[in-house]
Amino acid sequence: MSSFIEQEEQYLLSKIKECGYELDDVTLNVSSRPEYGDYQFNGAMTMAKKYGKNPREIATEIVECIKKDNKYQDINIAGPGFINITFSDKSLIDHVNELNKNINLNYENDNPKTIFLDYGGANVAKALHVGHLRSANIGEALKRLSSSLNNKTIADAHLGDFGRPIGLVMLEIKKRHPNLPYFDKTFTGEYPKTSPVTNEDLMEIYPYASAKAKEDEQYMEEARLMTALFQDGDKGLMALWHHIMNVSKTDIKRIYDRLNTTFEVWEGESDGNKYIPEMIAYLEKQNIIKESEGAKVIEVAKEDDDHEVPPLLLIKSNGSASYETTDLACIWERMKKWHPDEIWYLTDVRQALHFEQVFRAAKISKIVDDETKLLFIPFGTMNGADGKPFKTRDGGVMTLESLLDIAKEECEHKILPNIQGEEREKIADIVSVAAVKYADLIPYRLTDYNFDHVKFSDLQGKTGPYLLYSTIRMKSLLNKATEAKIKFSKYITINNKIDRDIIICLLNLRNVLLKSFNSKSLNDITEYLYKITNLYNNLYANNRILTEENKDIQESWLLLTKVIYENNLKLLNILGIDIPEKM
RNA sequence: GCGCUCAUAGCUCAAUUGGAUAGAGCAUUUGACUACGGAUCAAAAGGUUUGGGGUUCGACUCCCUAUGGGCGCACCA
Repeated sequence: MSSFIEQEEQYLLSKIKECGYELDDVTLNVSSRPEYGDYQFNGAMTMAKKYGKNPREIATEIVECIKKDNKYQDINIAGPGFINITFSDKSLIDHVNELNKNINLNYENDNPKTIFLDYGGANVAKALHVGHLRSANIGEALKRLSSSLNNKTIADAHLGDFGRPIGLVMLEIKKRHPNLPYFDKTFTGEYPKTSPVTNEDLMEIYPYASAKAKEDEQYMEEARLMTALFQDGDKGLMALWHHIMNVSKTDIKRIYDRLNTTFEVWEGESDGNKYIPEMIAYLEKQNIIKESEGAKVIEVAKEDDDHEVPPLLLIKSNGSASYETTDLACIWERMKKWHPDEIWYLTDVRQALHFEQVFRAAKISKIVDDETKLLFIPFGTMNGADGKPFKTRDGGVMTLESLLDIAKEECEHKILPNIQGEEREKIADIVSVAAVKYADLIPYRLTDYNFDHVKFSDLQGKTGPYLLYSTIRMKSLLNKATEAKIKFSKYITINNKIDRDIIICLLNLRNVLLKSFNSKSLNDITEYLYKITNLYNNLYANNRILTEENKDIQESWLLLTKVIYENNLKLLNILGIDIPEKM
């Protein structure tokens, strides 16, 4: 059983073939001119080009053929060859009843894939900052969308748990506590069970060490040595590393939890790094490694490139692995461990060239076979309300947590006054996360946008809180109806134009989901949620459902409310937005 | 220097497989209603889609060009 629109598209396709035309598929879109019909088909114009015929002529043939079936309330041709279809009320009513029976009707998928997603990238020993917001929101929503469409999904937090930052932190810990056993090469006893540093310590140590290394060459050199020692697997440093990891991971997880962001796998760069020797040996066999300026590289440029793609730096001239190599090794590991059909990377658009190099190297070396898709899914930058990079008042980097706190405070004083204490806290959390997430997902993925917590937290307008409020109100209405023992098990009659518009909008869900999935951007879904909620609020505001005397109309309205309510819950869930009982 | 990317209403954003009259929200102006959660609903006004050229039945969308933003160009991750 496929969705309503897909059935109609199949029907149309068969009719077009009956008329003697070849076509791969048919797409029906919501009409941009509702006065002509509910949905429109634009294919006659494209077919005209292919067959060298007048588009109106083709459209007429098709429409004449369809008219014989007497299926639609109306079908007509307008302009150069737009075919407009108006569905019969009966078919719309049937569809609402189908949806009521199975709210998942629009989520079917004949070709499920295993998709591995990388949208974490949190750095150990560093606080999550505003730059991590978008990858978390978009990545989580894409994962939920993919699995709603019955794909198998695996998300990896992909922690930045390797490289110089860790070396810097270790060096600074050593400077402050030189007597700790981790730094004593002669130490043979058991290392302490508890961490020598707290997360608060780490939050202060890394920025300090990082700044110091920039101006103090001596310090930087020590950090390099420390990094090398640690990456070579020094026993004491590994013990210290585990402490740092545990402390830091706990805190990172706490913030991700707050954002409803979940990972099936908590691996990191270090996990991929284990495979580097094995991978290098493989690459050497492939005979694709070249020497260049004392380093080892893989050429990834192609003859027909329209822009320059520099070689991938595999081994630095000092013998250590580069960032590219780590990512390549992670792909190596993921292919072996998870056998994904697709791997998706969500990062800031600035890393475009880096991933182009890595993906090319993965394909050239056959680490990834031809069938497996490597997808770079970049996103635009979030700036402050003034359009400039988002900073704290004193010019520092804003942490993700403080950003959430700002939004929470804004939302908190809009919650009903009779809700108090712990419950109020909890609801403020849910509402503010809804505000932040919804706002983050409204713009097209690649658009840079401005974060304005006052605007996003507003209860009026296209905001998360508006959607939550409206959806809670639907539930409240349904509860009242149930208490009053009013039944609503069937959709019976379309009462007015608003009801009809709502159903037409419901029909479009399948297209919206697929469009969003294909473009890897959630803006179609956020837009759709606002649209249908707003349409419903129109119905709500203009009618008294609970006191309606015509029982058929009342039951139809209540059932429609239920379908929209359930639909909204599902879509909000895909966006990673929770909904409270009240607010 | 080379390359990528963006420019749409006063503001923030849609329209991204080329489709009919470029849509929303906010702000502004006006209206509805003792109201099932008014924390609502509706209407009006607001546009030379940065400028210029091209491609075609049709261009915000594709191509060229100018201007102005953002970003990237191997041994940081």
